[in-house]
Amino acid sequence: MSTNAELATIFERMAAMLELLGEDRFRVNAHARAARAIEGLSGDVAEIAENEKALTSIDGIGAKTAKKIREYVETGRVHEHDELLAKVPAGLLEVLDVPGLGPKTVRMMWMEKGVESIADLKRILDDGSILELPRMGEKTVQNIRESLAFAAKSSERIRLGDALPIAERLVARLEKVKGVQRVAYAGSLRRGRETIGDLDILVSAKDGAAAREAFTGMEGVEKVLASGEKKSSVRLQAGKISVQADLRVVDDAAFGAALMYFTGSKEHNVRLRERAIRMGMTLNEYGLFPETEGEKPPQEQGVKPVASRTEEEIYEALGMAFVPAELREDQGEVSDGWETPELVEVSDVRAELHAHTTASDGVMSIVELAQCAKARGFHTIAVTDHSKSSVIAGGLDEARLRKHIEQVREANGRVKGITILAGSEVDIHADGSLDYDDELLAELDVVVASPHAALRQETKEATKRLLRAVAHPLVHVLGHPTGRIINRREGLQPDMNAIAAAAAEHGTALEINCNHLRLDLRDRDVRIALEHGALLALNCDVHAEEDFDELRYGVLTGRRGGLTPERCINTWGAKKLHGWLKKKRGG
DNA sequence: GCCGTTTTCGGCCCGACTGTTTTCAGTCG
Ligand SMILES: Nc1nc2c(ncn2[C@H]2C[C@H](O)[C@@H](COP(=O)(O)OP(=O)(O)OP(=O)(O)O)O2)c(=O)[nH]1
Ligand SMILES: [Mg+2]
Ligand SMILES: [Mg+2]
Ligand SMILES: [Zn+2]
Repeated sequence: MSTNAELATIFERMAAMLELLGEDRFRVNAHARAARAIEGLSGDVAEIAENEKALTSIDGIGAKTAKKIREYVETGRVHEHDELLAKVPAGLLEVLDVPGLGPKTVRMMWMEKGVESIADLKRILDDGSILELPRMGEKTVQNIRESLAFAAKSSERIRLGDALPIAERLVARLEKVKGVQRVAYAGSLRRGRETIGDLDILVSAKDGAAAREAFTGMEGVEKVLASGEKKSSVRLQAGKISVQADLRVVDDAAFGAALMYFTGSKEHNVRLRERAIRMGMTLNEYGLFPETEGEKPPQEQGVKPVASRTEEEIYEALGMAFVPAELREDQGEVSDGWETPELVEVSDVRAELHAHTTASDGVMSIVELAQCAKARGFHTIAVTDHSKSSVIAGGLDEARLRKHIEQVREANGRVKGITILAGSEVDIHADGSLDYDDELLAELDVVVASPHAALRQETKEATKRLLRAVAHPLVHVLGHPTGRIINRREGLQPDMNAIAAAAAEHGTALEINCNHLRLDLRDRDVRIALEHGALLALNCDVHAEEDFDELRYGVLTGRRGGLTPERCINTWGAKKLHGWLKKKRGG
């Protein structure tokens, strides 16, 4: 784990433990915010900590937190964290993770019943002594039982690529309900996070009850977790995937405000609401309102909102530039002077530079592949089958590759309206050397170099390995740089700042592999790459026709990292792209 | 613990649903 991740975890845990000790909730929040701030840094916190002012200039990090960070960098410990660990039983944090159990209840169980772990919780459930606690009745006990049983089964976040199609089906379903006006998915899904915790769906309707009934009665609903006039939650089974879905129902006039609220992130919302307060207004999911007297919230006082119909109006009324959903992560976008970047879009992409054919592990011929790419309006498709050491994937030895190159040239002559490039996805060996010699690589129009094996290397080794590939004069693109598989394999954890700097120096593009299992580079690494001035490649790693549709996941990832079309080689026109490729061929 | 379009002290986002309560605390979004 990186120092950043370690420190973020420490502050996160400190927040939880302070909460269990009954500490002031604003102090608790401050620790949680510090954790987020550290987590969001693109640079190494240990390096930043060398500069006295640099740490405290980060929003959410003050003098006290900075001191703790420096203590950790110097000694490997945060003594206040150690002190908390001595006070709060480790197992209690797991009890806090049980849905429905919050800090107040868990603290009560701990103090009154000596609960220090999930096992202890089960004990007081079984012997009935849990009922002796205040505000604890039969229903609550039953809910805790069910939460425990369900949490044991699964609590993993769902991959974006698995969640988005399910959400789209839900949206289509709800759009058909009578009285429903507009439907949109929101939450982390709309922000394009690589994994999502639940499906958040917003509906505007003349008849809210109909929307609610349709939602809770939908096919696949296993359990209705809550259902009121304005929001409902269910647990859904969709194929093998079990996921929570939240529905929010609002008046159509408040759709923009509600979409803004429900898209989040939570931290972005809080920053916006604080900004509204400073400007003498109130922001909630019903709109941006002028300051009002009275106890009741403005929407219940019949106060006319300053803005509520669209997100654009609300950002404008807050004196801000519009923030694309992917950037609503409280990473500085709510500050004065922030400007909307022109982020890359799916329709900008006009070339695929990473695709396999039946020569290795693809299912299409060269011509079929080219026709698919052409149908998508691409001007260029690169055929990049696997290299010889990728045995399971049917990698090509030198002789087969030479023949394959000839076949690509021949197909390129035959298929009009698209350029078919001869390439390879050449394996990067554990030591950073490539799977073909330079003479052969020089014959290829495009070389994507990717790691496939030895993905558990230490950071130092992994960095050295990838740096060697990036600096190779014949390599155009570093493919799926870490080799991670979301929720399954961590992959390499190289020093991304070093890789990005080298990529910029050598004019090598870093791939965002769009496959939803990979999304590699990930969002944060895209940002690091751009900060160093590197180019990015949005590649679908096509094996079959439907893989072209993975593009949107990569685009979302790129957008989260701030990717603009200029920095993404797949958006360039044919001439510019081909010229760039030839620069590494002495042209 | 952090921070400043009115503040270097005194605020800190705001609302829906549930279960247990007899008026609202707790949890979650
Ligand atoms: N203002 C405000 N909005 C919140 C709060 N919690 C959640 N929201 C909003 C923003 C979230 O993006 C949105 C959906 O909540 P979720 O818990 O589903 O979070 P989100 O989808 O961002 O992440 P997830 O992947 O589901 O864990 O609701 C909160 O405490 N305050
Ligand atoms: Mg969500
Ligand atoms: Mg949710
Ligand atoms: Zn590939």
